[in-house]
Amino acid sequence: MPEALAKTYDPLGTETRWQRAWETQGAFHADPNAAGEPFALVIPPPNVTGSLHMGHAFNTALIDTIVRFQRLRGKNVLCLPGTDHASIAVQTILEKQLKAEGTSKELIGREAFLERAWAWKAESGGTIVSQLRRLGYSVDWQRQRFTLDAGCSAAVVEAFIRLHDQGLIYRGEYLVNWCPASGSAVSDLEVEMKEVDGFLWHFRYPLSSGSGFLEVATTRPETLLGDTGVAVNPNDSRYAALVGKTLTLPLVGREIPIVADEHVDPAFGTGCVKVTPAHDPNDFAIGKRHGLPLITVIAKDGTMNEAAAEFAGLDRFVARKAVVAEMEALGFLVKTEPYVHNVPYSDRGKVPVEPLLSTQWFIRTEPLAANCREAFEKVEPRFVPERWSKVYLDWLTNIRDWCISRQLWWGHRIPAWFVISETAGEITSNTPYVVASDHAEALQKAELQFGVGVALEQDPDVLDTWFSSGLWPFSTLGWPDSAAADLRRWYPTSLLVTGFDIIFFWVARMTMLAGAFTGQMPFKDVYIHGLVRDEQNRKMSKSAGNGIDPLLLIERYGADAVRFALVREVAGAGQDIRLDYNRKTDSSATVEAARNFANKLWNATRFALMNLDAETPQSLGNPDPEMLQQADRWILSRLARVNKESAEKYETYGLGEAAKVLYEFAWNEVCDWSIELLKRRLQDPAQQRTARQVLAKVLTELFVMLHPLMPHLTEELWHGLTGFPEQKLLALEPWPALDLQAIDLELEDNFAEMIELVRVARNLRATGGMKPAQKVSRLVITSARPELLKVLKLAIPDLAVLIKAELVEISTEMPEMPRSLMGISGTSQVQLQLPEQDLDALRSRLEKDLAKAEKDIAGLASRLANPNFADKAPAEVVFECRANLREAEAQADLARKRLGDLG
RNA sequence: GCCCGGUUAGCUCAGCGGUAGAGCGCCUGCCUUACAAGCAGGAUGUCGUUGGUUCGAAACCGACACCGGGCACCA
Repeated sequence: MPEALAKTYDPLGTETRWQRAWETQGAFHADPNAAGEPFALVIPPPNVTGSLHMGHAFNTALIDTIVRFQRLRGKNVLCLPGTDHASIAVQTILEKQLKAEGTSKELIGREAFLERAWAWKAESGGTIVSQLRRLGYSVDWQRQRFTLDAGCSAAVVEAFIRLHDQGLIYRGEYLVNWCPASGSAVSDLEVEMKEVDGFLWHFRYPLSSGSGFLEVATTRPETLLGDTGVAVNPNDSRYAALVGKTLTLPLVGREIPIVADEHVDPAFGTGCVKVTPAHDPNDFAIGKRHGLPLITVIAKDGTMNEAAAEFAGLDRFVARKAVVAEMEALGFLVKTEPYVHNVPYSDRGKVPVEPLLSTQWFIRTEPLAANCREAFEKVEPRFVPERWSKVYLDWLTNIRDWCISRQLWWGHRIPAWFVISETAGEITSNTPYVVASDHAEALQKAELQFGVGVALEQDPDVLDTWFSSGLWPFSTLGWPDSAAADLRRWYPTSLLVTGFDIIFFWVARMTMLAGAFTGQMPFKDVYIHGLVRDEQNRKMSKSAGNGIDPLLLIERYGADAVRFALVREVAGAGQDIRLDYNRKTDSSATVEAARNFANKLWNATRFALMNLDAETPQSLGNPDPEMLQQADRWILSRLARVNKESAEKYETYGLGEAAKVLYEFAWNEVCDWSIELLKRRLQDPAQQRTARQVLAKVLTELFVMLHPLMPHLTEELWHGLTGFPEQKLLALEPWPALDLQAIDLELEDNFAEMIELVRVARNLRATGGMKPAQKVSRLVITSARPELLKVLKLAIPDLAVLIKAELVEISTEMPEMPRSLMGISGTSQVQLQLPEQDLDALRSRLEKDLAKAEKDIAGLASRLANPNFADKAPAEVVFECRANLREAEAQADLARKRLGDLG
């Protein structure tokens, strides 16, 4: 903390200074041999191409808050960072670059391409990591991992081999989601259905017998060329006689059978469906049931292939128009109707996916999902909020096999070698292969099986990035080496924190693979959070152009303010959060409020330093219980309760509530009341020491409790107060001991009432038109409650200051002060003598009180008038209601009497 | 079609059975020696609609409406 204290907190220098201190000291480097209960969390690895967006900032803020809390609680914490290699995204960027240079990956070759990829990763791959540092992430940077690093890659190979040996990975020719833009298969999850305005074309297919036509409808006329049948519902009497007959496919001339299949809805359209098994998943199923041939007419680049005859070479969408035109010309087009339907799009490529027959590698997911479902019965992992567990379970229950091969170069190359000597040097869907960890081992295996002299070629494809991400919680801890120290100490991990949007992509894949390889669920808890939305409730994303750059906000308000704002917004369970942002002024009211809070704490500390006179919390020590004043006992009671409450909230992922509890305590109790009440005593030599001790204790402990939310600021202020060297870190301090003895709920109640009375008195001053500096000549508070009277009497000197009164009296009897202002709070009355009399103010005040009292009386009386209420409501509720009614009546009487006195 | 959320003050959201809360914004007055990024005071709501349960509903149950999301998908 600088010597000359600025009036406002400047976060920028402070934050980077502490980030450097934490890192150079290796403060968050985890030691498997250290003491403490283990607490481990692996961060969701951001995409290596990425740069920080609000989603990352949000996820980071939540994780770091929890992790720092657990560290303060004495856990042996491992928080492990890293990035993933993002096959498709990176490859897309690189291919774009190559294209701009007039070349291509094929021209430069695989080796050169990968060199470029690594060079590119080295250059831009660190961006997001440095941005995460700027948030103050307390991760173990020494353990930073990358999905393509040696350890993770070895884990991938091992995982593939084991799954394959267990028969859980297979290779085969199936209809897959083909993305023509990236030239690769993608998984079901990478396909997004989009509503599209299209057409439904009705065509006539002539019966081979020449005795008429069947009418079919399609949204994809170009697939007509690959039709191998037409299906009708078996119970559809209209077509029953035709089943088994054949049609002559227009444009192609192929004879195709009419088959009966349950899938067909007789009520939709004409009840006849053209079947293109090689280009539609439903048709594929129908074709399989009826033994229809598969004819592929679209190539991998999205153009029509040679089987499309005259249409060969045309793009599939150009061919669509050409087919329609041709059909129309030949008189086969019945009609064209506008039609809104869902089209599968590739998430990455942003183009319609082409269902394509292709030989790929798959994971047989059902046995893996079964493990997860079994664990689910035992609430492993536990989802917070619980409702997401249903989403997770539903997916695992209706799971489909996972296509894991990608026709890309950047990624984990599939550890399978084809014995090409067995298939004339070609790789076909029937080429035998061996799975091995390297070429030498593959050769050994192959020679054993096929004899010496075999020719091998490794599968050119790579694995889905999520395959390696799925191993993340254990591959990063040393798996498959089961003796690895990190794995033994920290696996299974304690917690996963991620967004609901990747429950299937990532969470479920991790649980499936962990179940298979470690026999355990990879984490005990899964804390699912929402997405960050903009002020119009749109999901923030780069492509939508509505993202807010967290770094801009950090520069403007500080990382702590951004973190605090994000966490504070998250009180609702797993709900999306909305972050306001004014694009014109580049400002956010939410973050600004958090920045103001930081400044408030800064100034409270400034005040303390001005009054501690070079003393520190350590030199002052704990206050002598005998010396404590009631205001001290009050704030220490509050401190103890906030200690308990905030810890409970942090512990149960109620982070937004923890933030609110601490915010309100710090601002509304410590700053507004405790510090105000300490001011007088800090000047009084007899009470100074105790006052200093209380102030130092409250602030020091508050900073520890707030540290998970605002790590830099609290580190700075804590050092400012304690004077500890930079080598001693708040981040590694223990959470303050909970002093249950300090809790005094009765005092808290009475104190709260006293505060309320001060408010009433101040309100009277204001309604009486008093100037801020003017003093009240006489203030009388009357109450019938002895405990409250005791508290008030002890507080007379404070009340005089807080209300600016010359004379304060506390009494059980109401004195005659007919021309005074009177206010009521609970069972107490406040009377205040103004220096000058303002009868109008007096009257309007009394009228207001009377109206309020009468309203209360009406409500309470009607409740009590209901005989069922007294019978059925709990006794204490009825009792309270009666007491309130009596009070309200007394108040009304009093107000009426006073009004009468005024005339 | 199936499944989840949400609907409370101008805005963002707490509250989840005992007579409506916070922050921001707004109004009034204050540069009161920690803080104008502040202090003091104030105004503001048929708690989406509609039935029901209950002595009592913003809260529990049922319908409906609207907003958001996920899954599946019929050519």
